[in-house]
Amino acid sequence: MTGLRERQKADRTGRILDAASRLFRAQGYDAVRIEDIAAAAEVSAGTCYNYFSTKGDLLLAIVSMEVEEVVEAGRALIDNPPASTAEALAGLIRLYYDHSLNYLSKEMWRKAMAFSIEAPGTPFSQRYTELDAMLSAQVCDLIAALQQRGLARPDLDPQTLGQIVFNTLNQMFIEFVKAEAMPLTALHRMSDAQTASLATLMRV
Amino acid sequence: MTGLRERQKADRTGRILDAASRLFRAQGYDAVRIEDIAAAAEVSAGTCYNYFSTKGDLLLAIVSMEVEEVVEAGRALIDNPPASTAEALAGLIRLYYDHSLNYLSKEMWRKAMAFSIEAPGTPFSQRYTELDAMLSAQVCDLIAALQQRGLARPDLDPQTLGQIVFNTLNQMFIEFVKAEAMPLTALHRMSDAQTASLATLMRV
DNA sequence: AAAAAAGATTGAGTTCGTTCAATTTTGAAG
DNA sequence: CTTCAAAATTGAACGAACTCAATCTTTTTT
Repeated sequence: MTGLRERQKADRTGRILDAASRLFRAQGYDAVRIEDIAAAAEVSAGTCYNYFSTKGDLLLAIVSMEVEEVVEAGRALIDNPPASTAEALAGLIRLYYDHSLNYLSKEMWRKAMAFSIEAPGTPFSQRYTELDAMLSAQVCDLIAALQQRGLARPDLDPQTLGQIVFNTLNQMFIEFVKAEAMPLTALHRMSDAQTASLATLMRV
Repeated sequence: MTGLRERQKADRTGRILDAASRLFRAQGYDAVRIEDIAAAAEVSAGTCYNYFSTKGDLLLAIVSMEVEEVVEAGRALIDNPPASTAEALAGLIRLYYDHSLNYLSKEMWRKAMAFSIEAPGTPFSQRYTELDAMLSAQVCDLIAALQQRGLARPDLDPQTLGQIVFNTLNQMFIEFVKAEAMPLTALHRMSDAQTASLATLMRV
């Protein structure tokens, strides 16, 4: 049976995350003060720090929830992958990219990525790094599956190749969020070109 | 003929950069206040902001000088590359990695990379991005040179492949600076493994 | 050479993330 | 039900990055 303390804790965590998520997206990460979040969540500023070690870590908690969703969606796609190598890879990558701006702004992504490099030891920074590793692993899994179906050169190490693909898509995503004016379609174009090259490389 | 004002400007810029560089490395980026840098450079805090838009941009100015050196060194190596594909690539990558901690600490790299993602529009953030592109171009050039000597599959686009190699080495470098305890030798090991795989992929 | 304009420096002031000692709330024991 | 300890909340205080109006220095003009 859950005690009052536990329930309140979960409730407050939720309120803080909700408030921060909404405010960050509406006003921008920098424009939102911890006090604003606290006020919207009906707690004090100090309490926010009881739940999240820094403002950056709070952001990463929000971003991590988003990435968790993407990992789930990716799992579904990998369980029955498209017929061709190029389609399968492109499909997975599109899935990642198209989710990215559902709940998060480019600014939020920039700040989140920056924070995860700058402060790799905080709880949600570690979580975020873990999730990144999961995405990378998914790409590896997909390539391994394609190999088993004879759709990719069997002499390539799926692990290595998967990491290469993931690094590439990750790097393009960074370029995308760094360029505020760049539309999602441009990211698709860049990605399709690179993916085509990589698919050629993988061809039996 | 250079006027007094110009000379003073150059002198102050140099003093600020020197002081910041020394202090960041000795005490850590976060531990150093702008006032400390100002005092060591014999100017006021306000003057620092006349020369560098933010503390992060000042750091990126310092890091950019380091990367400029690496670009120079890389140029020299590319002008007469080693005999084999694997040696050539590994040599260039080692050059990049081994320079990295000469004047900069891991913390400085983390902060610099973070800042360049977070604030891509500042003067030195743009400069840093440019320099990164130069490094990437060097890798592309090296691969193109190897191809011309018949040391790599001629059907591969050197541009694409170079970017892939650069992304990979960049990603490994990020992992390296994120892990404070990881020694340079471990980075070499990681890198050698990946490079070997990539060299296999490129083999004629 | 004096005066005016342009450019640079300064440091006190503002803002916001973060900390912490005091207080309040919750859960357990008697 | 009362008492006590543990846990959580609070908001005032602190520190550091950054701003800006006043001042000073260099250059240009007359």
